[in-house]
Amino acid sequence: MPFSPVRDPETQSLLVVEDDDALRAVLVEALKVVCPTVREETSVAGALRACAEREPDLVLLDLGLPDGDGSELLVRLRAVTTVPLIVLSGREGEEEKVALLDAGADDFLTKPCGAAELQARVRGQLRRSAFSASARSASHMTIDGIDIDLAAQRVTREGVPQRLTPTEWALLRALALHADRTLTPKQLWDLVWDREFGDFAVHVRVHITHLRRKIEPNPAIPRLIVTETGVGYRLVLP
Amino acid sequence: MPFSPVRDPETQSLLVVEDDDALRAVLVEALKVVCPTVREETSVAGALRACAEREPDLVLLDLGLPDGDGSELLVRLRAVTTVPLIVLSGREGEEEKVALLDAGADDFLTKPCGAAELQARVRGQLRRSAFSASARSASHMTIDGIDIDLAAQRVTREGVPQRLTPTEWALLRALALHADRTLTPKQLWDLVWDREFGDFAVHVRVHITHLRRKIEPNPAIPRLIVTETGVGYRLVLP
DNA sequence: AACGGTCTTAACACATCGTAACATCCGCCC
DNA sequence: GGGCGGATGTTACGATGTGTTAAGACCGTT
Repeated sequence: MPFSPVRDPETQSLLVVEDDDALRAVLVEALKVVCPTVREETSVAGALRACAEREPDLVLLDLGLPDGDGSELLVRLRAVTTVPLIVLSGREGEEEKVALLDAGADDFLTKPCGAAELQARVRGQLRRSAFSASARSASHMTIDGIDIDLAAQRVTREGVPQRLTPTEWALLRALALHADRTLTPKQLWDLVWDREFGDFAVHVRVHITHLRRKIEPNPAIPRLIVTETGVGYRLVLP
Repeated sequence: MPFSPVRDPETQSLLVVEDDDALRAVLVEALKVVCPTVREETSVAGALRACAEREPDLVLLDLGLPDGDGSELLVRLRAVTTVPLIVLSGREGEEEKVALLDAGADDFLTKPCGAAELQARVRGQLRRSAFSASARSASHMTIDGIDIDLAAQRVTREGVPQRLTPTEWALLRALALHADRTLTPKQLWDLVWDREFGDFAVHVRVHITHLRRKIEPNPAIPRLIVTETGVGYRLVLP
């Protein structure tokens, strides 16, 4: 079954996609500490097959595989699943980072990476994913005085109900369902608006302002919706 | 036979129409959680044949099939059956969405779709379809203090009988028989009025107002007949 | 013919959104 | 240090969609 949001660590499984045997062995060893069952694939085709067979709870993906561009796998994976996805790659600039985020990556690791950092990142993603899942089902979260009920479409600041327009609501929902993850303006545009073209940078900025005015304790100093300069926006987790 | 309202989950069957093998496998796996028997087709022709053979309880249809336009299948299916129909497609604009609704789609999913959302939508449609079926036979439903008796043409709000004009009644009936489904002004116009031409947008708006004034506990904050901005109106299910 | 009820249509009120314009902040280069 | 340019924040206005009200048209009944 491809989906079961909050799993017992015992039944969780991770998927490592890496063609270099030695490196893959190291990664798998490190990850077994976080989650006992780690599956391995060495190609784009294999990775897709493995995901179709049984969806893992997290994918660690090396860019630069033999049988295809890694970023292509990224896009194809994102077509069928919303599983947390950590990209492992060589050097990355800011623009590369944004491009990967836009393509659907959840986090990055640059080689060489210590086992401790790898484990921390994986745990972070699993925690985040569990939060999103519980947010979907419980449909209720409280962050810093702001109470968000996704199902009832209700938001209260310090107990005071706030009226959100449909667009504002969609924006908040997108941020909340990916809490603690930085979403680029392009991603927010795709999640909130249906249109293909338009100046998404402007739209997102304007509506972020509106949203902040309604839900931030002090809109001038955003604490809930922070901006990651050069990348995008993020809803902080307590 | 085009109608089989409420089936035991054991005897229900779903139909997936999708040509991409990998994606279809994922969809089928996800749907087996909701309903054990899932049939698969990869073409327009196959889908029509499968429906003629034995009508499924729900169809999940991908637009963009090899042997024909997906929206054409939509129209041809709707010519022979009222089965709940979920459309799977890429990103769609609001006007595309309205067009698909007008053509007979019941719901949408945009790729990528998480399995959880897919399952929720499918369950929602099955629930809805069961509700409509029972409403037809029992001809009696109670939603949020409003009691609607379709056969007797009687409506009471908080126990107080309400007088509805013929048009208002036809409008309420149309909404109730498609409870929880968003109907576009065009669809409501077709269901309620016989005329071919006219400014249906205005007519529907005015009569929705009248109807709300009579059956909503607080007409200013509609809870029964909600408007889906840019799309249409929907009678909510508790 | 008068009346009451219903529907149509127009007109206005209001919310939301897109867009442009301007303001502010910050790092970079001279 | 000062100026420059890009990125981000803010505000305001017009267009569009939706909600509401009221006046006249239409129709059947008495």
